[in-house]
Amino acid sequence: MTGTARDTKSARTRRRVVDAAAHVLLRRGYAGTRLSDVAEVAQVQAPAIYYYFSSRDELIDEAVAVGLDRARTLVTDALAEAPADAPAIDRLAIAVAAHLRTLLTHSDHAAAAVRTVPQLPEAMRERHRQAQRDYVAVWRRLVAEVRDDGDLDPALDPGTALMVVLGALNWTAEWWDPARGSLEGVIDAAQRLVRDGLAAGGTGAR
Amino acid sequence: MTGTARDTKSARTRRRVVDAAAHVLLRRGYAGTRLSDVAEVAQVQAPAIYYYFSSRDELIDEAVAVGLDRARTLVTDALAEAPADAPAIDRLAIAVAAHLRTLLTHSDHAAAAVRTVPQLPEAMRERHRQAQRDYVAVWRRLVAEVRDDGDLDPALDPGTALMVVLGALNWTAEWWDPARGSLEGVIDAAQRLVRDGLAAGGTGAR
DNA sequence: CACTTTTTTTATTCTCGATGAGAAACCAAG
DNA sequence: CTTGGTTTCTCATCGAGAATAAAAAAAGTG
Repeated sequence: MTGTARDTKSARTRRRVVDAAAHVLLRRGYAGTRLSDVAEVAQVQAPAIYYYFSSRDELIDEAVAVGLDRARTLVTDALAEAPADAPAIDRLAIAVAAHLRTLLTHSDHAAAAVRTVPQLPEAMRERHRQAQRDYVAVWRRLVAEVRDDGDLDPALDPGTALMVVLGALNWTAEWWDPARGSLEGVIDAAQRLVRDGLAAGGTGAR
Repeated sequence: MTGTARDTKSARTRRRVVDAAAHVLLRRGYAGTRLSDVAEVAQVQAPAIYYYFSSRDELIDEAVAVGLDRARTLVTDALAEAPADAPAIDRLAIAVAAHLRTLLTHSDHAAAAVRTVPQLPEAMRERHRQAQRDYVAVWRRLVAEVRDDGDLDPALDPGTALMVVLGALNWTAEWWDPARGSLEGVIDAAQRLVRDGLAAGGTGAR
């Protein structure tokens, strides 16, 4: 049927449509995503979308799924390239960089997914809960390792701290402007904040 | 005319409408905010809104403006109550707590403003840019004072670090669930991350 | 009871998702 | 290079629901 969709053909159109959906989703939010806008970005007539998707929700659903998957994959890949015996805190810094790079330059999908999930109608959010959990699980594991290395302030609740950190990362999509500051600058600041913020640190005794 | 609106009267209805708008805005986003829903929450018939506002956008505009103003005011007030000679880093922690409290429990308006601004149509966002800057300015000043106290890691760009921190705070609105964790817990984690994250710290030398 | 302020009822207009009837593009033989 | 078939997409338009306008009814005030 639709199946594995070997690339060629105009199943590339399909991808254009999904990409466009992510693009609009990222800027307008769930309710603000109009098919007419998606069509315009995808260079397609609006009803053409219905050749590939049977409803607006189905399209958005797929865009989000792709985004969540991509976010997880890119971070996981970056971690896989790091020496496995590196200190957990360094691996966490690598994840921070990968997440930011993905969000800010690599993928509208990932950014759209991350930022839009909270606005989705309950039924749809439910459908992505597992993917979300999978992604967060990667981070959770990292934080747990940091703790086992003794590099996590014992006064911090790991779960809460993680969410606060992920928030800092996710929100960058709202304000970062490639024209006004380098991506590396943001990554550097985020890494420092995370490293020192999580650490029991010199101030630990305090 | 409308003017200063001495309280009493049923210009309290007006406030109910704005409150309702913030309530809906927070949960549904800009495009998802329907006047019928606002009306329902405000206990009013939908067209009644037009007695006070000449369009949907004007209503939303005001709700956002109130929210931005409230966010700034509540943080400023909290700072005003702190001893003026307290170390800047402590004053920053106070601001963190105030911001989180406002966002998460005190004000639908503030939360709606913070979460919705990015989705607003450009023209409207433009109109609030100044208010946003005013709010950020309060934080900028705080961070500058922290730096002057020598409590800011010199390797951190103050502007970038500030945005990363504000992101962490703002994103809490997306995930924090009163049922699943205490507000104090979030505040505590955020304060620790900010204190240690910004500090040159023992780890500064690396 | 006149007169203004506020709110509801009723009607109009607009936007947007969706659909169905085909046109264009590609393709496989004849 | 036709012919017929399949895939891919466009045009025209419908219909629901939402924003707004207009008119009428309540409520409030002197």
